[in-house]
Amino acid sequence: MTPRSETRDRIVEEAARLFHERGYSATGISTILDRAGVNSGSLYHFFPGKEALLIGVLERHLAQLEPVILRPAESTTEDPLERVFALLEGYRRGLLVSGFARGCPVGNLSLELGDRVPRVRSLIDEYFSRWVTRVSSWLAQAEDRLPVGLDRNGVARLVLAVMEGALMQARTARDLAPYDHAVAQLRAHFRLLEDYADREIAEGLPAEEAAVGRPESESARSVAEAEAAEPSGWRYW
Amino acid sequence: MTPRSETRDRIVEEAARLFHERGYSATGISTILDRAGVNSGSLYHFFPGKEALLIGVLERHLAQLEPVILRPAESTTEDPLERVFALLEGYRRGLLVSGFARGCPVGNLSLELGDRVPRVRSLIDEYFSRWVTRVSSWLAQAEDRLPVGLDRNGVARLVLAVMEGALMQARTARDLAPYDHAVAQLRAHFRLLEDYADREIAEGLPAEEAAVGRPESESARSVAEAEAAEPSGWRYW
Amino acid sequence: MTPRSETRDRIVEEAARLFHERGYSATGISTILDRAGVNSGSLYHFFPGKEALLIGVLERHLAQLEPVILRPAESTTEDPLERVFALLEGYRRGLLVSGFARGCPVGNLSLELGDRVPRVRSLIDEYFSRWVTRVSSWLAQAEDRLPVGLDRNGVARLVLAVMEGALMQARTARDLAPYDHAVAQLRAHFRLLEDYADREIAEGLPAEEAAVGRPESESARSVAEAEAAEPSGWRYW
Amino acid sequence: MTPRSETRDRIVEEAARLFHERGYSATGISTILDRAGVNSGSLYHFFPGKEALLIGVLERHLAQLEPVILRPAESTTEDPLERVFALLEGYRRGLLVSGFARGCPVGNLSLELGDRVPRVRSLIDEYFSRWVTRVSSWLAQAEDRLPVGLDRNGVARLVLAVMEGALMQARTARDLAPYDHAVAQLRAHFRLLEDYADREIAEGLPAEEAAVGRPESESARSVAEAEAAEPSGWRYW
DNA sequence: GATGAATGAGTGTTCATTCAT
DNA sequence: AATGAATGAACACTCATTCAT
Repeated sequence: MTPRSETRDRIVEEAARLFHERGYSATGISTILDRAGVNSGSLYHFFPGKEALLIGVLERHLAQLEPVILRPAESTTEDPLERVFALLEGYRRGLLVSGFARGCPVGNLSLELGDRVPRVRSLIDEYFSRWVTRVSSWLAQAEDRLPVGLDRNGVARLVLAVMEGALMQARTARDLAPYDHAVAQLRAHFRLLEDYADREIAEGLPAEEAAVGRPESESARSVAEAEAAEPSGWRYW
Repeated sequence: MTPRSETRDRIVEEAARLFHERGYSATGISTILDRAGVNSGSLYHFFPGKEALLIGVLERHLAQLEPVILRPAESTTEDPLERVFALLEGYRRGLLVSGFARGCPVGNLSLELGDRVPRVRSLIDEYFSRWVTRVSSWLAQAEDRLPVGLDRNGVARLVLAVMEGALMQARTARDLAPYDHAVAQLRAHFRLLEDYADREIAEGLPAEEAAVGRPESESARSVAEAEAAEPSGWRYW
Repeated sequence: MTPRSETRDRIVEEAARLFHERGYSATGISTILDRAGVNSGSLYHFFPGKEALLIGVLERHLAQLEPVILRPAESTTEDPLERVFALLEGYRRGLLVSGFARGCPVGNLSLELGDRVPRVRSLIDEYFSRWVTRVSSWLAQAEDRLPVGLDRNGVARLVLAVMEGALMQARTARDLAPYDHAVAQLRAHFRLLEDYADREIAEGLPAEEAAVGRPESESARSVAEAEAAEPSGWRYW
Repeated sequence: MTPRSETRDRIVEEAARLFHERGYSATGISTILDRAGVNSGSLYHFFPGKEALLIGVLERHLAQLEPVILRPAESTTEDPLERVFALLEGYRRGLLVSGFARGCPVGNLSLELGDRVPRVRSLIDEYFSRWVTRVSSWLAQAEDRLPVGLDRNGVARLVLAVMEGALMQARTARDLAPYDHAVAQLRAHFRLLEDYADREIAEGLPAEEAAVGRPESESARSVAEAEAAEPSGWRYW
């Protein structure tokens, strides 16, 4: 279905690197071509245009999510909660070895391209979804160490948010400290959740409060009506 | 120092909007000119080039941080911890009213421009620093409700990370749910911190563990040597 | 309304010459630019694109039709019918002096571009209409020498057709003979019409047959139904 | 001499269609390839280049002139003069069924390519010559109904000119009326010629005037000297 | 005879910028 | 301060063509 060739792979690989480091708009086709050692017509043999190349790049990121990002984190430790932090450590190292040039490639493209190209948006969305789903599955594996009824998907969304938002700060600061501090706070949160779960059992904390950290009401927060809504404050649990 | 004029302001304002929605590279000078109803010579009268205009835009964002972002959140409530969530609610509304087109203008530029232009990097860095400092000051106002020795700056970095990372997800998903879930988890974290502080007093929790959520050792994590370091795992507190 | 400048005029003039001699598609923007001694950006200051330049060229042809094509033919002679042949002589000379490179600029573009670009089509259509209208007005001036009820517009359409079709043949043959022969036959037709008119008066030729050379029935020849129609043959008058 | 194959035929056929509808320059090789369901290597197996393909297309038109254009007109009627109008009716129908997209394929190419490629020019010239020769032969068959000494070749050139020039007008107008009017005038001319022939016999019209509709003097009109010549006026017959 | 990847000059167009008025 | 014409390098992309398999 998707045509394969060594040339095509080289193009996608260089495009991925450049889109990551410089952004999509700031990367010229000719630069990609130079780096890949390919000449202009060849790119258009494989891709109808730059946008299609971007889609090829995102498909590559999607294909590499499992083997390059998730599995290595998983194989670092048996402890499912530690896998979360192994994952975050991986991004930290990426920042470090690239001299703060690379963060999360998909995160960067996400903000640059927003929701302008539907296929691009949906690929990024799927990337994030798979990432979150996997983190969520680790949380499920540690189910008995976490509060009953914990919004595991919400926690996974939080982890992704912290990773993306903390990488952004570290890159701008050219200093890992903001990343490390934010991740340390996330770890504190995990520890507090574990403590809470301990006391749930030991002290019989109320069951009905167990839906830890869910938004107040999803339906009440629909896009349509929320525009008029006042910031109503958020219940704790 | 900075020359003022109505024309200059119009240029900066339109550039800010366009850089936010489309990104810096993807925004052409001519588009800015059209929108501002100004012609090219005028722009170059005020700014030596596009990069200087970007700097003007970032200076504007910096100038507006206090009156447009922080003060409104602050005036929403007297409760300092609620101010954090009022701030996050502000960004949520921005996403909503723009149909997911706008998130945090500085966050977007941060990822796109990375650390390529020093002056740009330092302005973004200052923007984040001021944001974090203010949130940190709110935490200080709630000092007695939070754990002794809490890394308030780290918590503020976490809040900023969650905001940026959760906006990214919501924009990509074209759905506020990821944002709401991540923010709800952040609120859970705050509530757990408050609980911990309560029990610190009531139960005499150990003082030396009070440096809640700090990275193991900052100096040990310097850019230079960390490159070789193994992910050593993170202590909780 | 239409911006004017010497540069713009030079561009249009060179484009007109090149479109005429080589055709629209075969003429590269860069060739026009070279000839006009202008550089690429300048063209786009005046025209949004190549197609708009073509429209500018056609507007120029339209503006020149009267002073360059029609008036000179008219001032050659007082005899209205001779003006028709003076007009045809003008095209003949154009072919000759250009070594068969140029025929009718608008005719060439007409066939090349067909009806693909509406604005182009309508400008060409107007060009032909004005040409035909003027020739028709000369026929009206010679009203008493021509048959009563002559389809003057039809005769003018015939003259235009002969001019265009005969130029085509002469250009291909690199020989004026086909043009001269076709024009001589057209002159024969005119002489026969004058003879007929003479005899109409002298011999009282029937009035009701006077609608000389009209298509059988216009309504019967509408696009919709004609598709199915058999070649039914044409009545004479 | 010319290699034959089904693939080659498909290429030529699609190229013919596309050159006719879009023109030679505006038709890309890749479009032809797509339509013919063939890939680039195959085309270059049969033709050394695009120009050779054009020549193949013109050879095809030449080969089809007899069976597709002339013979059908001929078989419509026994009356030789009616055959002329049957021929013109054929082009009319082509315009109609294609929604004004197609006129005379060779006429279009003639104007676009002019006299730039010698082999192309000579093929088009031959196409026109054969067309004219055949029409001229029909006129010869009706010799006794036409004036003595009629320039039959000139009349045939006129017929071709009217066809090409009237198609051009109809296509531009997206209306058959200009074509119908011009053809009706041509029919009027034929009827007048027949009338003249009648009277030649009955009334003994002067023999020396019989060279109906010839250019004044062919030698005097040679390309070389004509450039300087004044429009000297044209004798009638 | 067919395939489709590769070539690189050329296309029309946009870019940020300059400058005379 | 403002105008808008001019500049020319760079952009994404298409072209006709070649060639190894």
